[in-house]
Amino acid sequence: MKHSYEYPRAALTVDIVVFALDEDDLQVMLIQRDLPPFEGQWALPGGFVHVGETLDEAARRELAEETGLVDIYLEQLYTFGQVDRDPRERVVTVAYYALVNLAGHNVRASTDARNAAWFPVSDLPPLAFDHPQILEMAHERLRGKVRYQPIGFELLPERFTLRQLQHLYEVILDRELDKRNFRKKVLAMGIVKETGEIEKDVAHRAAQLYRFDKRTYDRLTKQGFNFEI
Amino acid sequence: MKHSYEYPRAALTVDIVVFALDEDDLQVMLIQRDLPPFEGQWALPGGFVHVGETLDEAARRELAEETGLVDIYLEQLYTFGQVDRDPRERVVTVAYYALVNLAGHNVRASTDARNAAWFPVSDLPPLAFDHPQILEMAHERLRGKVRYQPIGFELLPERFTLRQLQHLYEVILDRELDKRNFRKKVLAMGIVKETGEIEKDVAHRAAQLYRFDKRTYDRLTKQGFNFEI
DNA sequence: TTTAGATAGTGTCATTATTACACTATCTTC
DNA sequence: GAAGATAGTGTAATAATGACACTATCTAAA
Repeated sequence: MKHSYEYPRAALTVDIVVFALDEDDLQVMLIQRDLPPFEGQWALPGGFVHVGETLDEAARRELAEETGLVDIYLEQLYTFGQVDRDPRERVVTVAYYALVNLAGHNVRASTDARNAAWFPVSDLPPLAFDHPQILEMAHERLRGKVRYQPIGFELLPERFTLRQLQHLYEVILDRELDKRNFRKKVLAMGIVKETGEIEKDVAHRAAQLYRFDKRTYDRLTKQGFNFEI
Repeated sequence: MKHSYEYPRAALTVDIVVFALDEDDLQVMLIQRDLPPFEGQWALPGGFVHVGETLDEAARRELAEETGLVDIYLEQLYTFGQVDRDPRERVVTVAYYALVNLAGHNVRASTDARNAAWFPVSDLPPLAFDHPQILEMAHERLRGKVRYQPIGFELLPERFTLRQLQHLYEVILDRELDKRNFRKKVLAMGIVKETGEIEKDVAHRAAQLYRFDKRTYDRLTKQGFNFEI
């Protein structure tokens, strides 16, 4: 108890909504709390912001500590400041969302005696604090943003089939897309390139593998091109 | 010096970018600082978040205290947490932006010995702290959002001409729009209604006055309608 | 009172984008 | 070699966008 201030101060935390995609669902990573309040309940990964680090740094540090995830897509979402959102004291949290491809990262299932697990967004357990609200806003932001920014690729491996890409949009936007129109549109944009490789170990005709070409995307964007699915 | 904590804590503030529209320009309200640091320089209105109020409440309170503006459109923008953004100590600020119609509100020119004034966004004075960055992000957000949400109406009086509405979009989007296509599009949406009244005291043929019909907008939105200019 | 100046208000056509829709090809497994 | 699964492809109707110019009405100044 050594740090004193003239006026009371809120504690400042970060919380991160980590999205990933499996065969069927959009998934979110949750952590089982090992301390009160809400002991034993599931919650978003997160923790206190240190006084010497930026908010982004705090989010990345907590993510690494609690889930082992590093170098992933991370973006600030919204800051939640309801007065009673934490029963102990005033805590303001800066929420982030992150996108990760399941194949490319080793996610620690458990760290610091905490239990981490993926849940489909359509079937979540009860969550601590105002985390349902945070998660809902993150989901909405993802749905909105994925159509206008090429962030969906963050949820796929570096090389992916057009079927995987279409599936991603179908899951996130929650509607079916026409295969021919989708392929026409994506290829016409010119920002995914064939790698020359094909799928392996599938029980059907193997598809071409594509990659997102960020250089071309950046060049076109400078010329006024607007990504849209 | 009575409030003590185990770990050092950042101070938490709100800052607000208030936009308004005059004949020619998008304007921003700034306040001349009367205390160090940056004494005498212009800055965004804002101040410390009290421990018993939400972030939105803090933003509205500061806005009322410093500019006299009440009951205006206000939305959270982003939270800025660079470690050295305030030379005194660690200060994290939750930035908001607000939209106001100049005709409908009395803006105090001066309060608390502070000097408040409007500046065109295209010709700003040097600003304190990281306020240039905050203002830039607010401007970008406004440009992006105005096309997909009917927030532009917040910058106009309740009754407005289609010319005023078009002018608003031309100023914010910084490009000319075709008069006939603009009117066609806006009227086809069905969310602005004729009031039956016409402009007064103009040195030319008087235009119809319209109003934004929020009820119709809400109804259409529920049915899947998407506003877009 | 006439005229100049300013803005209101209106429709069409060409171009582009979107949508709906079905079959053959290729590979694996049984 | 047949069944099952997904890859990969084109066209035509419909809808949305964008370019474009004139007459009408009002005020103010000559």
